[in-house]
Amino acid sequence: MVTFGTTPLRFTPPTVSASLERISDFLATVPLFRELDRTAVRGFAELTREQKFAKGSVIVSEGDPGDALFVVRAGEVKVLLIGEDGREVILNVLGVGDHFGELSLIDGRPRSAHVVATQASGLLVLRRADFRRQVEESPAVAWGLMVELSRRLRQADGTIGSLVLLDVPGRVAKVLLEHAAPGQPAVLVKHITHQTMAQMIGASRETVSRAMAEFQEKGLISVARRLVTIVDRAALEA
Amino acid sequence: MVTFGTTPLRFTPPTVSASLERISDFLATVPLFRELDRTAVRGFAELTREQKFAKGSVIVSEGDPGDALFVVRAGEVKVLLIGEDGREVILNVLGVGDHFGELSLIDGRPRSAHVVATQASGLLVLRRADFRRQVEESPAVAWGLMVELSRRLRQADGTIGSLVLLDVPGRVAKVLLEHAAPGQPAVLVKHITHQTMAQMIGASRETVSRAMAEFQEKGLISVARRLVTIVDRAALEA
DNA sequence: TAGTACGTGTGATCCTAGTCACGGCCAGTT
DNA sequence: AACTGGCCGTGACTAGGATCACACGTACTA
Repeated sequence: MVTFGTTPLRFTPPTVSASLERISDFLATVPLFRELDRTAVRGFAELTREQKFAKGSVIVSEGDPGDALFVVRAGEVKVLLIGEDGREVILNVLGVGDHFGELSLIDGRPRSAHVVATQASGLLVLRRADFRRQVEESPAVAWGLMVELSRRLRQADGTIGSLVLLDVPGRVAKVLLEHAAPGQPAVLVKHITHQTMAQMIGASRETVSRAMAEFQEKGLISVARRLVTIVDRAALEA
Repeated sequence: MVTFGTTPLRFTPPTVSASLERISDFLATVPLFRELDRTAVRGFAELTREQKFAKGSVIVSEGDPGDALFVVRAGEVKVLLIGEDGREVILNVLGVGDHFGELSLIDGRPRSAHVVATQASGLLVLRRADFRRQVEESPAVAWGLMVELSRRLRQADGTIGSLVLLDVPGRVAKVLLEHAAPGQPAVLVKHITHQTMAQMIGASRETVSRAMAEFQEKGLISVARRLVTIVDRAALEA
């Protein structure tokens, strides 16, 4: 520990305050809280505690009563449903800055899906009572939350449309385009396994493999060392 | 017109005020506004104008800029997407008391789907500026809106799950159960054509027909004069 | 550098559900 | 009562994609 100058230091538990500062800084980057001023963000940061999850661990389970909102601070999680037969549908993959769990918090109903850590992750946890009070006190957060719910609803409706209207190659193309960096040729922002893609679009791993192979043959994409590059964006869209 | 007693009547434009009263009464029954007190509801009612749509007419089109919220006061509308090839997916069927169009109003993005009147309908229209102001002034409406968006998001995720995890008979069963009155035997609250069902679950009209025939053979449902009755709820769920 | 686990490529086969093609059945209309 | 248009039932055929089976590649880990 280091002390500066000659001013006597007031007592401030160093680790907590430092961590609070870090958390505030982090929360300020999350879209939900972006509109808030410094002190309001700090208000949320104070209500928060961090929790670690190992890769593969279950964070919430469908049907559980839920009274917490989670913000991903590090790592990655997947939101998924599991069918009678054990097959999984991945509704969403969330990374740093994303949040989940607000539905149960808003309507008080049980959790609508499972959430599992796909990597070792650190999550900020915010409990119900605190959350609702804070939301009602800051219309900016309320509006931000509505914007976020709207975004997800649009996305979900789009997914429904794809599932019904597109064949598997079409859905694969859509996922690729959604994960591509802007520009052309564009690289995928991160690697997605065929298995994961399959679970996102409701197809089998093999069929996804074949679709990808077909795209390569046609020169629409190229794959080098697991890294996918979009070569012909327009053709993929068709 | 009738006058009561001897008290001189203050001037109140009769038709407008009467209609405003009717609209307030109606809005008070809509979940979104249910939490509000009388005068707040009236505030919303004043911002409203009613618009009639003939059966089959298009109310909003996907991609349009949208700056209005609609509340169904009479009739019925369907929310749908249309694929490249003209095939339709029905995302939702809305009746009296339901509302739509809030997404564009919240996030300012284009309309996410088409909305078409399936019956002659009367809709209350609320324009953006008015709406946002009113929402920010009444946290109850903001919260109600979030609850409604949550409900839809759960529903949409459930639909995605069904599309991926269930076969066509399974999805047909799910729609039947969702539209059944409580109790057993239970009658469907309204008739849905096979064609409509097919578009709701992403299947062909013929396959829906066959699934329904199969359910009848197995004694799970019975159909008399187009009226469907759920005979064996438990079996239908499996 | 071998070992091991996970991801991928590809063929063969089967089956669910889409498509096409009709014929029959209500229900409202004139 | 005949007409007409919207629903519904069903057979025959086809195809997209699931499943099964297995070999190969790639990438950590010891």
